[in-house]
Amino acid sequence: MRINTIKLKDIAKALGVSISTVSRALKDHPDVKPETIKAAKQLAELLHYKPDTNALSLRNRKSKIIGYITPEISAFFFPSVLKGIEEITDKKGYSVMILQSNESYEKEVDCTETLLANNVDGLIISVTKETKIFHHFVMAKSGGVPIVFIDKVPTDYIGDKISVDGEGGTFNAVEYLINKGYKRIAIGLGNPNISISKNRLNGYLRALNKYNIPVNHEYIYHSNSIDEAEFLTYKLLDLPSPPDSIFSISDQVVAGVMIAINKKNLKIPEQIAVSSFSDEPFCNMFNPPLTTITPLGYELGKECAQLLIERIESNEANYVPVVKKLKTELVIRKST
Amino acid sequence: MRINTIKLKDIAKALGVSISTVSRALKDHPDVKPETIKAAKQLAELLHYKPDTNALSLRNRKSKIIGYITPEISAFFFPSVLKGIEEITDKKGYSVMILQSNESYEKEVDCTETLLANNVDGLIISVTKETKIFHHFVMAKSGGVPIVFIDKVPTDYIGDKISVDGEGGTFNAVEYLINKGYKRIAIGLGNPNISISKNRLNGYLRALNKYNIPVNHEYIYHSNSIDEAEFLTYKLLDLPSPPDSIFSISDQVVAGVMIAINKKNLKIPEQIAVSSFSDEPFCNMFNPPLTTITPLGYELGKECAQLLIERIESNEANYVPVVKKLKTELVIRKST
DNA sequence: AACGTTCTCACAAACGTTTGTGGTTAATAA
DNA sequence: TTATTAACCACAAACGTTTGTGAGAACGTT
Repeated sequence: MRINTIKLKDIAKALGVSISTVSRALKDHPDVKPETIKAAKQLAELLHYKPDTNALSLRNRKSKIIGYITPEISAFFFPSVLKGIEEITDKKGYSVMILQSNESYEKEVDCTETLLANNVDGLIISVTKETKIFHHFVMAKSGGVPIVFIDKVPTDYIGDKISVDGEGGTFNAVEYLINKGYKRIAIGLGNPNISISKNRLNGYLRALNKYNIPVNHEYIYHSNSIDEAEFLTYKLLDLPSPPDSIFSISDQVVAGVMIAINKKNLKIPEQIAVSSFSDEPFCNMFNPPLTTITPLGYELGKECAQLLIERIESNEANYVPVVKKLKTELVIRKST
Repeated sequence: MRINTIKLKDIAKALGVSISTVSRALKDHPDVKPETIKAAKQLAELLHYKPDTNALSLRNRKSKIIGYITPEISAFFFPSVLKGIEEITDKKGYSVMILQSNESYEKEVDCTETLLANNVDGLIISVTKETKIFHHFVMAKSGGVPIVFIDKVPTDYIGDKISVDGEGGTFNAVEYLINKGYKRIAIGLGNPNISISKNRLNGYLRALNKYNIPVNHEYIYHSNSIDEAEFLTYKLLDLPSPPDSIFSISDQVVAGVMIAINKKNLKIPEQIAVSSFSDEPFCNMFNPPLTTITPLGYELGKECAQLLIERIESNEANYVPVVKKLKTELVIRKST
């Protein structure tokens, strides 16, 4: 196994010097004769020498690996976030290890421990809906492994958090619908306990409140899967006074909403308006294209990775946490 | 850094035995007294001991990490493939490291070297469009690191390859369109040089041939991005004799096609039929839902991971390569 | 009483690095 | 000539494991 990867020893033998000299040569150490340096570098280049990262990791106590724990590898938000992360980590010479918590607290703890055992230098985490105890985060942090929370950030834990300003974004979108003349605005949310849902609900309520529109609790619904969202949308549309517009906040939810509306053969936006807190490019693909809030997954991923690497590379343990909410923009398309 | 993770040494000290004894105790080695075994295990459990994977990796020459190189982290096929991979690797105790080659040959070589330096136990690779030289694969393989190619598999390199039966799938879909009465069937392909495009083109041609429908080369087009597909679709629709149906084979392409059709306000399937080699769940979300070929990303990911782990764990270097094309199924929806 | 077993454990080497320390050679200074 | 210094390098330890080897105790066997 791994027979013929080339090692410092090989270069040393070829050059007739010791391993340590080669090691120093490759780092331009002044103790090494210029010719030796040149020879070592040439040979290393020629043989495609790359230091064994495990050995480095053992020795230096840093792995150049970043762990990323996500509740789910989904087709929606996740890829753009990952792409953003990868872009930065690649540039800075880090690799990413992705683990899925499947929305389970236990699994999240387990993933954290696995990544710590892998000596990751830092963690990017989207927490599960269940996460209420933060012992695993404390462990990581006190072990010198910084964490940046992304998107689904824990409310009751102090730390670096980068998420999307769901409250403001929702407010803007709902306000826009109101100004367009829509009055019966439904909102489809995810799990009611997580901060994302709460924030967006607040934005929704604030907008209604500003324009003195009474809140109809039948218009507020929660779902965690495409199927559930589809089912609830049917119920919504069958109401005696159905909504004239639906604002659905998660990609999962909007998928279900669209399926239901399509099956019912309703015209958008004449019979019902749809808008979403959703991801490019698929919002563009609908007929008509959906009005959405700018997708921020990519930005989010980039910012997180950037911040995390800063945390890793400045060895300060007691930093002031960054809590940032990326501002969204409303992209108006034909669906409203 | 990584100050307080717990090590064999800590357990050994607490128990007043040597490190090696603890190591053996945790593996139920017969040389260790049952009480010592029990005590060691209890303490390990209590302290959440997990062996340092870097040390393990150094010592055992296996890392329990699988490298996955993809040309692009896209919102389409990629997430389902990854999900399939993760499901298997998680079950078998492996972690996944994902690197993006950005469709660049050089980057692919670089990714391969990086992963090898990380001592990955195996590789899952979707090759770039540029990949014509396979030295990096030979290196990996001769270093004892098995590779399973997925989806975009290299034609001229012998090895394990798992992909989708694009030829058969396309044939079935085109045949279905023909039987539905469509005569002017356009096909949107990706890069003409890669095997995926070639296979699917063959399926298309075979179907036309079977029903004696002449081939119109204006109906065959290639694109590599959503934007390009959109642009080419406009051109297609503006033809003197535009197609009455479009079969677009990649998710990227269908996205562009849909955008163009929507902007032109064409009715599906009355004015034009659309079908796709595409991924759940977004095909369901369109109005009307798209007829597609079953999405196989998830299956593909699972099969690959499974095969790769078999390769890793049976230490045979000279195995007979598996070349497998997953059969597709046509899912008929309202778009055709 | 001497010896062989068996049980239980400790020691040491190795995986591939980095880096502190110390040694050899040659050149320079006294 | 001898001492000092610089230049160049090798040795060894350490990171956390696993595992071959061998050692000491306890026991039974002759």
